[in-house]
Amino acid sequence: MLSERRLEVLRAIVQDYVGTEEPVGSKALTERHNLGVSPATVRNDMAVLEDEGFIAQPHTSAGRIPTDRGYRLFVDKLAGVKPLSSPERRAIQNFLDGAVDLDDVVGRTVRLLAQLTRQVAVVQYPSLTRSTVRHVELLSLAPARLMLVLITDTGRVEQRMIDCPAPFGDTALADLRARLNSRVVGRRFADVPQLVQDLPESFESEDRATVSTVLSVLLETLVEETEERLIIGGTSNLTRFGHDFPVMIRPVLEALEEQVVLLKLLGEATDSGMTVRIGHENAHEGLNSTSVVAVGYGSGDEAVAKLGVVGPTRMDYPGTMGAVRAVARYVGQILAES
Amino acid sequence: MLSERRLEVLRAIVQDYVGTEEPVGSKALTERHNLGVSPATVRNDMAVLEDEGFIAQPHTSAGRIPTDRGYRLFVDKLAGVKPLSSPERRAIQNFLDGAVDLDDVVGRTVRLLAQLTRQVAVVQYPSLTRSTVRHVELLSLAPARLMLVLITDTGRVEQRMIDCPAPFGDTALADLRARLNSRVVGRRFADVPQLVQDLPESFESEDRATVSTVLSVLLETLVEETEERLIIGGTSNLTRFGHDFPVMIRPVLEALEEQVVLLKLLGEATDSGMTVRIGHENAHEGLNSTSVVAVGYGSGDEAVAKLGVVGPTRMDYPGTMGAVRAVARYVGQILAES
DNA sequence: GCTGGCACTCGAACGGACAGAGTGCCAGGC
DNA sequence: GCCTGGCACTCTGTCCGTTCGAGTGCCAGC
Repeated sequence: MLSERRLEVLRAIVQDYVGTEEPVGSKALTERHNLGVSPATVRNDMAVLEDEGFIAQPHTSAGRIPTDRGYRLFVDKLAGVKPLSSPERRAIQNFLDGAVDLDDVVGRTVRLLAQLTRQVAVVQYPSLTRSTVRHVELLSLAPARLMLVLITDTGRVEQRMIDCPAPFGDTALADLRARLNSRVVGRRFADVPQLVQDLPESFESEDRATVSTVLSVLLETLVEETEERLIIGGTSNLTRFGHDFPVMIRPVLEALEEQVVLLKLLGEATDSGMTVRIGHENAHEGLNSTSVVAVGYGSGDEAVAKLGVVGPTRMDYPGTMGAVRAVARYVGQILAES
Repeated sequence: MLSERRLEVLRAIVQDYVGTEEPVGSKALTERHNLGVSPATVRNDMAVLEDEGFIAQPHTSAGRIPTDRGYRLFVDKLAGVKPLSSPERRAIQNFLDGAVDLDDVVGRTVRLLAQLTRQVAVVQYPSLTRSTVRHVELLSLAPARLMLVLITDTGRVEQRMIDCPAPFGDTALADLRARLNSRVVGRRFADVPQLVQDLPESFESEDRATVSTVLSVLLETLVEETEERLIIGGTSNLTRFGHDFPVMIRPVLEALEEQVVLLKLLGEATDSGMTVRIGHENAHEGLNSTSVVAVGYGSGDEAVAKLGVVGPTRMDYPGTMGAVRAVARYVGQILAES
């Protein structure tokens, strides 16, 4: 185990490097931090830290920079989560309170997060599978053409066109609409399939095929939309990446364009609490030089989706974590209210 | 007026520069193009073209690069629109045909366009103001709480919550729904306000306030959503910007994040035909080193929205214009079918 | 176990020399 | 009048050697 002072040295290195973006040397360290020892001692400590893999030298006779492992230790043991200042909190609340619908909430959230952390923000739409049904609507657009509209408790709306195998009378339509709603409203999406299973049986034989079609489209919508949707923002913050940004930026932009990659990224985050993935801990290669800070949010006590930021491994972890946590909390409140 | 050969020289310069991304000199030009004259002659022509402002030298004794004005002349007079190859056309059709709903169409379009042009693609959602109403639905969520769902002919769905001033009976609701639909279905959004103006009068006095509320929310939705929505894709193609990309990329990313800027950008494009804005022709400063190729698309003969790409002024104009036009055409077809 | 001292290493910055690409201009030819 | 070959000139990019400074590792001494 590393001694107390060595950990202190590591913390100082991380802090300085995050601030200056330059390898930090022993002399500079003792000048800026009150370590109470001389540069030579710090050098010895650094040698140990390097042996253990927490810091590295870009080349001989340069200062040290933290490795992914170093950041990991820093995040786990040395750094707390920095709470936001109260003006910041107020600003968040004001900004989010102005939202008019779900799209707006998500849109504002992503902008807010990007601005607050000065990094790339990723916000996942509230998941359907964990949501409950607020309403199912069936509209007749043409004799054999229906539209299915699905409204969730988080305010999300999904719609699908349905081509019916046979014309479907208005009475039957009203009937189906009523029965469908009485069965599924207030229920979780995951429970819907078994709740509607026997519905076709109670209809006239001529309508059964149509009812089945409608149900299958409904179930399909649930499944398809489990491929969650998300939005990102603040990509211009990628230019803050540092001097080597031209080479790092391309794979990151590419990764950010693939929703699949991002969803996986957020998906990897544990359900409760905040997850920080540092550098190579990210499965996707393009993101090997980035860190991801993600957390779940939800209207109640349970998370319905996740949000987070992507930035250089050299980031202000306490501040970023604080911002992410605070934003998630407020978004949860907003969702609970609406 | 410039002689035929000088125009030919300009065309050659543009083509070479777009290909190599390096200033092109007189010798290289005569070697790669069959101009039928010697480098010395080309040099004289270049001097004239430079006087006229069509090309410029980054510094003495370097080759020439086209100016914005040079590209303008090239686009207007020297270049056609390059049609896509038939495999490309088939690929577009196949890719777009797989779309399941409007979101999917727009999403696929933006990816397709980005991939095809290897530039940043921008696609605007079909505008509400020019669309027609397919259906208006009113749902009762609670005694004094309604949900308004608006479905357009392009498949777009908007929903709003409505808090009623007084409880609203099911009969009145059905009545309002029926009357509303009989008046506005098939009509353009712009015409809706006057079509529903006198609706409250025909209701019982106790319901009038609620009806008015519903109508005002409906009209509000139309107005609010005139702030169009759009999505972008292919930002990783910005890395293709060239050697000076680190300095150019930030303002571009910033501009791309501001929907307002982008909407204005597309809005500036003329309604019919393709619009090309080159470098400083773009009002927004951050986009002074980019060109924008935009075109309207729609389900019928009239454009309901626009799409386009943003790339370096040094782009393959004929190819880009061809791709943009082709994609717009196919998207129009898809929308017309659905 | 800490400290000061010392030799060593390596990258960044600077400057001069050089090659190459490209130009402008001029005199001559069709 | 226009095109052409030739020539001198002017840049830039690059290579190379030097210097400077920051930072290290190690060692002997406290």
